[in-house]
Amino acid sequence: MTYTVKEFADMFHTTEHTIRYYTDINLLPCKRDNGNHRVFDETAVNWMKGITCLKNCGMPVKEIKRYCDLCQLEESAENLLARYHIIAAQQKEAHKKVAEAIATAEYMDHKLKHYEEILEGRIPDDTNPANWTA
Amino acid sequence: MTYTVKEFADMFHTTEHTIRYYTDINLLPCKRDNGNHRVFDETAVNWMKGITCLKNCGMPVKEIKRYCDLCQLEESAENLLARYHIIAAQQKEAHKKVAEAIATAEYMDHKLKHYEEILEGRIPDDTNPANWTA
DNA sequence: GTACTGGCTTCGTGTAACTCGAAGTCAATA
DNA sequence: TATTGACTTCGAGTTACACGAAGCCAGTAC
Repeated sequence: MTYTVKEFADMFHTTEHTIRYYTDINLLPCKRDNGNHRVFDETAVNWMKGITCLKNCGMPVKEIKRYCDLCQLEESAENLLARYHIIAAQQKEAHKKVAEAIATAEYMDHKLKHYEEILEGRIPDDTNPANWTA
Repeated sequence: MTYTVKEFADMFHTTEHTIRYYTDINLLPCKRDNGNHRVFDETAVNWMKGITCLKNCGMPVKEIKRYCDLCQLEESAENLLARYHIIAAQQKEAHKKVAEAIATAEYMDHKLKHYEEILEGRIPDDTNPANWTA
């Protein structure tokens, strides 16, 4: 199974521009067909899954690239440890993001309820955020 | 209680640069002391809490500003509804982010465990992401 | 008094990660 | 043959800061 730029972009809820950008900086591997069009296979899908997760951890693209480059170098103890430390750090970040996301969602739930109460006329409109409940 | 730029930035785990930027674009209210230094009070803290949450929802700064501007306009039914729709949309986004964050954290947990097994010598090092378990 | 330090100020440029649009190629259909 | 549509490259634009230079000003050190 192979995919075009558009199919691949849709699969990861991103844009063709971004996918081209990733292939241009050699972050994402892609072959070309006889018409010079980018072709993505399952290997590219797996790379992209990893890249997406690292990006969600808040890792800059340059560092993701550094990690991917390490993955493609010859294996060695130092290399393995370096990759392990990167992943361990990002795993921590991932959990921080979960906590942050939950806190944000709770705030938004609260705020939405507040608006619904105003709309139901149960409390007056209060635009002053100094009175927003944290 | 009032805060300096640095204290305020620390409180929200951001930088002085960012706080100055926000005040410069009139997103965040601040007074000045007699030395022309920015001074932040509890009102600013509450604004910043809201701004931070909306940012975490993925809302661009320009739209956050538009929302904040609405909050400071004279009250009206349309204004209220406009604000309600913005918050409702962002609340949805917030919950999407939670799901995404959890999925990312699970992937990272899995990946970290994989590395630990390699380090324990139970499975061989496998740098090829085509073999990464999704 | 003056020198120095620390923390702020403005202003202008730099950076990351896209984002967009123009202009061209190429295969397939009308 | 022409046009359509999906791709291509390339260069400029955008967002949201990040950084550094240069200046101001209050407080202490001598």
